[in-house]
Formats: sequence, structure tokens, C-alpha cells
Amino acid sequence: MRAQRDGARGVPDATVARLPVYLRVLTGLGERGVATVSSEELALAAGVGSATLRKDLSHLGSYGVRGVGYEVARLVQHVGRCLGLAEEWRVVIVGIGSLGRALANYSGFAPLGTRVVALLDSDPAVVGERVAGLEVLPSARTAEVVGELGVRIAVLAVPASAAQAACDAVVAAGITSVLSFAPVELQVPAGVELRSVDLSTELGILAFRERRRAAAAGELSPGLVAAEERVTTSAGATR
Amino acid sequence: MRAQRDGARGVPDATVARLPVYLRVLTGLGERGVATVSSEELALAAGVGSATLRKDLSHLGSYGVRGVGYEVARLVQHVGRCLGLAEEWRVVIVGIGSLGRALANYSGFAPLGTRVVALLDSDPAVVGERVAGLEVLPSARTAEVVGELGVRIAVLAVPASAAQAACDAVVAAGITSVLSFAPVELQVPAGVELRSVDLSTELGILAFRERRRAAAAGELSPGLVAAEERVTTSAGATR
DNA sequence: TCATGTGAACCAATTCACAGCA
DNA sequence: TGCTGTGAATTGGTTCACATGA
Repeated sequence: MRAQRDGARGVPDATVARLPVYLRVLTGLGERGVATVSSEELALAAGVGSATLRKDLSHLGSYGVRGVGYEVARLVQHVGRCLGLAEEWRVVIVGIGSLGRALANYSGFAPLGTRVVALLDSDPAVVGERVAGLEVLPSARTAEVVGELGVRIAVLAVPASAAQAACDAVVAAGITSVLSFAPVELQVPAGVELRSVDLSTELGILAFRERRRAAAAGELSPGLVAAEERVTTSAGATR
Repeated sequence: MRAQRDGARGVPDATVARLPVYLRVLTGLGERGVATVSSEELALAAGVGSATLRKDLSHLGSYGVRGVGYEVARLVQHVGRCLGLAEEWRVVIVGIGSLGRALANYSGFAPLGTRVVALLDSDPAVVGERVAGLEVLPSARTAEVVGELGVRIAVLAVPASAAQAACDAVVAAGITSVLSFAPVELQVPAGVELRSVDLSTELGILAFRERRRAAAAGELSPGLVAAEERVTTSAGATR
């Protein structure tokens, strides 16, 4: 089930996930007038190892100069093109609650070639409102919006209870890339790319690590430490 | 840089990242009155393979019954305890713009043992306002808020330009877990756990895959396809 | 007779270490 | 000289397949 053909001659998943980060760092360097950058410097700024960075960039072709480094402007161009920045990826936001509004007003994704072109909501009280310069349309018009505006990506900012239905609706309309903020595991047909961002999951992960730290520092009650012991199995935790 | 001692005898990072998902699915099953569940069913609902699920749970100890499956209530308890759900992890949100407000009003993380207890902002026009039942306090009081309220996790919802300073401030106040929504790479000292959620990165990843699909379908202009060829080198890509 | 729990095999990704080239 | 680009080694994680035990 795992992407075999990607491995064959494509770009590894892990690399793709880092490209937007590189692009952002490179853009920042360019704006500050930096002309060339070494893999060491760029890696530090991006929070990865220099070997990883060089290998990542090598997947996109050789764009550096040995003994010198990478020309920032050239690399920005190239990475940007690989990420599809030359085209405009149209996005629809489904669910115009407080999160949906925040996302609609978020200006940060224009640099990555995506643009919000439509807003949908199922609540008649919200439909018709103007948010971030766009009129909120009823969910019933999903297929029409997706088809006529050439939308390629759907962002779901609906409550957990409505997420699967909203997801099914955009998929039925032909969407093949979905980014969900709802705290549920969505089921999508094969061929649809689903990414999920979930605040409670992120906080849960942080809590797990904090808990480790607390256990190592002896801050937990005895009963809980016993439970923790089952988890760590060995003594020497971080301290 | 990477967590070596965790790897030594702890729970693998990849497993930790899935535990909140399992917990959510299990909680849902419990609420629907399901008493026992097999690894096959649970894995399907969580969107992972059954072998992965069994191995993940085995890291927490054996809590299943051979030939039968897992008792939902018992497993919810156990996974919850591992994630630190028995305690309350206090959270401060820094930056009360539209995203910060949405996060403050988000009810979905209570089930994972975290609770927002303070809101901070540097803008005098926002300080003093009440959001989600809490008064917005000035950033200058960061150290005081973190120390006196026992805050363990900071959520940064500030603009990119202010993120590093905000991060430095909470770290200086003693915070060791940071969840950032700002589109910049933050630098933190060793020992501080940083997670970053970035909308534009997520959309960039989706755009990359969409671009692949478009290239495979011959939808791109000739010049762009040439660039794409450099990247993919082979034809068929599934995911 | 089941489905769990787990060694072994496999695969992807990171890291090392150095060859190759401006 | 110095830094990129890349085979080789290593690490971490997933998947397989079956022994284990209710």
C-alpha cells in the first residue's frame, strides 16, 4: 500500500515535507540580500542536518556549486517550481466558524502558490456573509463551486461531527487533496490525498513528553510513576 | 540533536504520534457502547495497518486478550494514562488574533487532558479583553503567568515576525513544550520540545502532489512539464 | 480456534565519509 | 582549498508470519 513507485524514482515523502520549509528560509535569506548560502548554513536555519539537506536538494537536481554553496535566487526559483508555485492552486474552505474565518483571513499561504477562492458553510445564518472579501456560499453548491472555479484543494474547518460528510461532499465534487482540521479520522477513497492537522493530537504528543520529564523529575504521584515504569521499562530517562 | 535516550528504551516517536489518534477512536467506540475491539477493526478506524497497531500497543504493555481482542474501556484508561490524561496540562496561548481566538474557543482538547488557563498578547488594544472566559494579559507578565499558574505548554499564535521573540520569552519563563502556528523555523535551546503546525507548509505538500497528478495527466504547459520531468523521472505515481 | 504479541525480514530515511569539481 | 553530491553504512520503523495462550 505504501508508495512504491515514489520510491522507485520520485522524491521521498520526507523530502517533500521539508521543501516548503527550505523555500521559506531561502525566501527570507533572499529578502535580506544574501546571495549564496552553504548547505551548513541553510540546514541550520531549517532545523535539519546538512547531509539531509544536500540529499534532499539532490533529489531535485544539482543546483549548487562545489566549493561555494547554493545561489539563493536560483534555488528559490527551482524549489518553488518543484512545489508548483508557478501555478495557482485554488482552495475552498469548508466551514466558516471561528477557525474557518481565521484561515480565510490568513495571508501566509499566498507565497506558496495557493489562493482561497471560495468559502462554504451549511449554516443558513452564515451563508451570504462576507468574510475576507468572499461571500459565504451554501454547502449545497459544493460541486458547482469546485467545478467552475477550478478548485483543487479543500480545507475542512468543520466540527468533528460534520467532517466526514463534508469530506465526502468535496470528494464527490472531484477534489483530490483535502486538508482537515477536524479531530476525527476521515475515510477517503484511494487516490485522494488527505492530510490532517489536529490541535488536540499535537498537544497530546507534547503532554506525553512533558509527562516523561515529570516522571524523570519525580513529580508524579506514586501510582502514576508505577504506570510510567511500565512504559519506559528502563531507568535512565532524560533527566 | 535527536532524542537518543528515548530511542534507547522508550516508546518510538512514530508510536507516540499515533497514540492520540487511537485514544480518540477508542473513546468514540466506548461512547457508542462497543465493549471489545479487534486490532483489525481498530486499525481500520485509525487509518493504520493492524500489525502497526498491535506493535504500538505492545510498547505500552500487553492489554489485549488473545483470541478475543481489546477491551475498549480498559484500553481507553491505559492509553489515556500513558498520554498523561490523568493530570491536567495547563496551556497558555500567546497571540490573541483571529487564530488565537479560534484556538481559545476550541473545545476539542479538553479530552486530551490539556486546559487553556491564560491568554497573552503584546497589543495594548487587545489586553484586558475577555476571550473564552479569560482576560487577555500583557506579554510582559509571561514569567509571572507561567510560574504562578503552573503552565507547562505554550501555544504560539503570533505573526511570523514576532514568533521568535515570543518563543524566547516563554522559554525564558520555564516552558519546555511549545506548539507554534507561525510560519517560521523557530530556534529553541536543547531540552525544549518544539512542534510546529503550519498551514502553508501543509498546503505546499498537497500542491506538490497535485502537481504530480497534473503532470501525469498532461495538464501542465510544456515548459513546466520539462521541469517536472527532472523531478519525477518516471511516469506513474499513485499517492 | 481464534486474535494477540513478537522475532525476523524488509524498507525508507538519515547519517557518514569521501570522491569530484569549481 | 572547500563544499557539493552521492555511494555505503546505519538507524528507525513497518510489515510479515507464526508461536503463544485465552
